[in-house]
Amino acid sequence: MKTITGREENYSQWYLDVIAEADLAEHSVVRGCMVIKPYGYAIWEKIVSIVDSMLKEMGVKNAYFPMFIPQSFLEREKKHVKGFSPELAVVTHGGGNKLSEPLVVRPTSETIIYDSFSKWINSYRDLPLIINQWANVVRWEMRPRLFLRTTEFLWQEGHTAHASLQEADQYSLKILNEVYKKFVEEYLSMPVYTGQKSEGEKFAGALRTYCIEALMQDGRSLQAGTSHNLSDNFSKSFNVAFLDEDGLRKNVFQTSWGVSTRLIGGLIMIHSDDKGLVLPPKIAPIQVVIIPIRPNQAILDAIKLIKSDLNGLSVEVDLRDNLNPGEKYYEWEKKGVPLRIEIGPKDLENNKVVMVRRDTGIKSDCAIGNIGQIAQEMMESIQKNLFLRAEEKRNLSNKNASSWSEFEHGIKTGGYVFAHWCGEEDCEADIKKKVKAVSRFLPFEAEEEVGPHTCINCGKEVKEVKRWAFARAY
RNA sequence: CGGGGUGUAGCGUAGCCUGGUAGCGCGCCUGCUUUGGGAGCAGGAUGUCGGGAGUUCAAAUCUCUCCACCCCGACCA
Repeated sequence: MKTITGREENYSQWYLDVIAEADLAEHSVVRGCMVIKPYGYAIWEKIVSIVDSMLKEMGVKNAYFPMFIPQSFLEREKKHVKGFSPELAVVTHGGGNKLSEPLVVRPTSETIIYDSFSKWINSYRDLPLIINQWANVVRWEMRPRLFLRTTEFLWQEGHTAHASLQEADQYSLKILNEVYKKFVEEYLSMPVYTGQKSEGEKFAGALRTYCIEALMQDGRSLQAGTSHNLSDNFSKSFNVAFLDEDGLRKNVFQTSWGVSTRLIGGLIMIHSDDKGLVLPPKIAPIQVVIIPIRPNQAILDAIKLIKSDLNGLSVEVDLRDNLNPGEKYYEWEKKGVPLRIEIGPKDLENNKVVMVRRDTGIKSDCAIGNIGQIAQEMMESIQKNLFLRAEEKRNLSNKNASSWSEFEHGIKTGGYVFAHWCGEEDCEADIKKKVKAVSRFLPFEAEEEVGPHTCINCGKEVKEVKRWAFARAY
């Protein structure tokens, strides 16, 4: 499986040591799947617990649905099945017998969840219905890429039903802004743009797809989360309807939204350096590592004291005696631990320790009595610095293009290129062929520019007053 | 599915052209010494050379065949 890179293309894949394994045996059946190692999984657990509590604050309820979906379910929504059929894993036998109808391993759960919704919803009093599930899904991709596009991946998928299209639209935007954008920026220190996908890039079966999109260090864009306004496309096919106040039977309007283990890939790619992972403190499974040098009883006692002073932070003390301090430094740097505290006999004499920040590598002395407070300040500072660093890097590579040559040059040098565009699928396919880039989103934040404008590629007149963002993508 | 490449110890590889006891580095195990940025010495374990068939006194090496994986394109959270 193709792996992902930190700062440089083809950089040695240190993160495989600590986070995941990519190639499983010689069984083609599991090609494209990954093993997430304990340290990598600890990062995922952090993501899960934070996102889950943010969703619950918004009134979302968790539930669970089967991983097997009757093939006929998918076929009920034409665009949906067309979008997903090339990447389905299908089960044809069970218990030694051929099944009367093949079962699809869920690539996403709209169909099987909405089958339940049709039974659960009768009245306008049952709305809105807001359900989330944490699950694994399977998409038989041709070119898997570690974390970014594995055959099996973990995610949450939220599904809602509303009485009106407007309410559904607002809800999908609310999830995008108040959960996804907020989580990714505040916890992963990953600056994102929010926007709307083009017709060619939207979810199969959606009216509109909204997204958060982040720029990685190699100048490629990563779709970090999506939220779809499904309108009544699925509710018509699955007969999800309610009796309204006015006594009329109406179809519900729906949304679905998800973030996946892809976030771990984004986290790795946006912050890592040549030494390894760099984790924002709020997501790091271990926030502080204490490395004693020539440990004696006095040092061990001091560490006990320091540890209690660091309450609230997750601290690891590395007491292994078969490794040199230098080896330990490299190992914890590779794991991205935000703060390292070194304490040896010379330090103890002076009643201080040495503190080393993972993000900048800067070393500083700290009096033993101040460690608790200084460490807290450093956590905040690292969290913020990582965000600002990534944001600055992204903004510096942003470009506007008003001619094809500017556009082409902009795409080749990496980062987002903002340009006026007709929005048509054929034109997008043409652009992709020429420069290997597609539209990423129509930014919510962008300025409106009074027209008329012409399409950057085909030259047609463009009604849209905002520029689309283009970039090479994962 | 099209184009290119590779399979030798847990990982990375040499040997293949020109057939003759399968080598090296990392890692692993044991012991001692080390410890302020990837430790040193000594000893040790680990191989159906991707599978099958053929040529030969003899095959990792030559021939045929099957298989697997990687890279580049069409798919995509």
